Amino acid sequence: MRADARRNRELIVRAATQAFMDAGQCVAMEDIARAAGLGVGTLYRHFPDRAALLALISCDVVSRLAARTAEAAATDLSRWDVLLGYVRDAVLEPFAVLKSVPTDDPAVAEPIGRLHAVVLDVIAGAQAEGTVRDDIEPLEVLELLSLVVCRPGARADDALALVVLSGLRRT
Amino acid sequence: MRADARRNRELIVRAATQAFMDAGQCVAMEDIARAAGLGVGTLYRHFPDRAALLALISCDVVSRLAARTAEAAATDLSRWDVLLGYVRDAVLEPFAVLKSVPTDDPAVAEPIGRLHAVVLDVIAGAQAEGTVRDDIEPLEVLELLSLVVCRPGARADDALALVVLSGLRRT
Amino acid sequence: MRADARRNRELIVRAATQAFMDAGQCVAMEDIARAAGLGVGTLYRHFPDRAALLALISCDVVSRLAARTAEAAATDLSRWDVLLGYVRDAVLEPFAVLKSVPTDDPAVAEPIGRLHAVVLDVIAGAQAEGTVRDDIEPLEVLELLSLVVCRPGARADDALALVVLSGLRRT
Amino acid sequence: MRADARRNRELIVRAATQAFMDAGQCVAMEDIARAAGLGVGTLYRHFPDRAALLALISCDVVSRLAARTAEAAATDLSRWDVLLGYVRDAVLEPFAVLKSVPTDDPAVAEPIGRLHAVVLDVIAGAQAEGTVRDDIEPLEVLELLSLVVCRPGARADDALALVVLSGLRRT
DNA sequence: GATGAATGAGCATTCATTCAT
DNA sequence: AATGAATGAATGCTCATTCAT
Repeated sequence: MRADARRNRELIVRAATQAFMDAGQCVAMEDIARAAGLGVGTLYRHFPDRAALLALISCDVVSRLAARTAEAAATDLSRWDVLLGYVRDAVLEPFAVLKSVPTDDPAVAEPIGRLHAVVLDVIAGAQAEGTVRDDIEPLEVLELLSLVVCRPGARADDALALVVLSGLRRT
Repeated sequence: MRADARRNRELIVRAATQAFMDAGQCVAMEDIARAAGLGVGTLYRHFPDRAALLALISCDVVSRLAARTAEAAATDLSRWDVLLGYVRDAVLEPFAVLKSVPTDDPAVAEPIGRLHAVVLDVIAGAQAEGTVRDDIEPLEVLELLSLVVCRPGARADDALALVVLSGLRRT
Repeated sequence: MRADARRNRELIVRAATQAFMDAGQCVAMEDIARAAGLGVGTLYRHFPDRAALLALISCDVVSRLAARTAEAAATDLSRWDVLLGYVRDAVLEPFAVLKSVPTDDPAVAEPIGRLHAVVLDVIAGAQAEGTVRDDIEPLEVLELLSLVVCRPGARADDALALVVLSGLRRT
Repeated sequence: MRADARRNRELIVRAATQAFMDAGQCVAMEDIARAAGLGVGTLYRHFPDRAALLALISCDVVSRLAARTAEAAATDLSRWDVLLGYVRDAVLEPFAVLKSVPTDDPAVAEPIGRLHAVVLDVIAGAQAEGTVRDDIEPLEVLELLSLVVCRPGARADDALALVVLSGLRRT
């Protein structure tokens, strides 16, 4: 791929991510193109249609996070610390796009499945080591963390995150 | 208003609420009408345009909840119990519509402001009576409860709600 | 169907037939709508897309002709005269549309099959009664007549038709 | 012109001819380029635009045929045999492209005029020598032969051609 | 000279809204 | 008052053509 094409693709992804978060699934493709400083044609050369664009972005976000979490999970850190790391990483991602994501597209479902698997494993480990309450299912913990992490404007150390984490912690 | 007109209005509101929750802000007006078993013309007779429909629904949801919460707040129940009641009432409302709501419309902002005022007051009271942690701002508590309460499929006694509430409780 | 809707549908079919013949499969839908004196939206209310419009028109043309030919075939006219009648009828139809027709659409293939069946039968009958040369296959006769009949500007008694018919006649 | 440029030009003409016959005037330029195994840029270096490409192809086809027919007409063969030769040559050409040709382009009209002149002359000669019926105009004979010759899949000795030729022959 | 990326005008289609029935 | 047909502006997407690599 030519250098300029790669750069444009990157511009599109960035602009689209922002646009989907700001304006939801309905943003006009032309608005995305304009925000990227490119013509619609260029957008469509890179992504055959809106669904493909959304899918790529979602995969990107989720895969990045899955990789980072898997990496942390491979260390000998306490599972609790790995979980904190997950929250810290997740909050940095434009996670809000996922609200409008077509999870029935297998190309999207796969990395999501991967991420969930890793995180659930970490949660179970934390329950085993005694740092996370074990009176709730790992899946419910995951859901709760998802809420925390997908808020627009979330930070890993804001009061809301702290309350939830302290609510999860085994006392 | 004739009886059948009132009934139709009700059908529209119900169908629209569902549709907005299922398919987001982009649902076609015609889809809403069809779901209500009516023609588009009828829909437009009741609501001048899409914004009016969305606004009405949002106001409905929020006002109902604000009224109920204000009522509970007027009793001598502990503020903690009033807060629990708020959560219980809120999860019953189709709160997810609010995601796609135009909060810049004053007709919508007003009841939302009213609801927030009541709930913030209850939270502050709970902190004063010593049942809610006072190391976080009432506004942050409100935000957290909103997350819990707006999830699609939320229940007041599911694990997720319990964790959050236990995280809020002063120990 | 409302009276005006029926009238509009008719206007569309007429305009589209003409447009497809004049400008081929590529005519802009908007041009068709304008030619019919209607908005594009109306066109799309009646036909979900360009293919549906083309299909309907083709079916119309072919079915009309198939019916007329079948009717003539049911009389005790000589098969030769039935064949002449077919040419006379066919030449009146806007047959040129068929050039750009999606024959893989079963809804279109069916009436075409029906027409072919009738005409082939008439041809075989004419060969049996000794009025059409039997040193060529009925299918080839059909093809030849199709060429004659689909010319833009064809008439049943122009020199071209006469030559072909005299070439077919058993001497 | 460099050898590879000449080769590419040839590839384009071949691919375009095929493409126009298969898919009509609407084929995308990019499809033609791909079919030729080249980039669009290369196509446009050889032909300034779609019209130029179509025109060139048409001229090619027609000129080739006009030359060959003129050559045969210059011999002392009977005019009937020259006419047969014309049919034999014509069916070998990708004549179907002509359906989508812009005959208002003088560069295209010229060779067509030339071809017609030659063929009309041969036809008139055949009528004079008594081998072609003279109860029809030469122009009508030409039209009829064009139909025969432009069919996709035409052969000079298929039943259809034979019928028409026998219909033309003076008995 | 070849390539394929970029561009934007153009066409297909949808949908909010109006209006005749 | 209800209906659904009509409208055309808005949006998705394509494709002829240009141009940087």
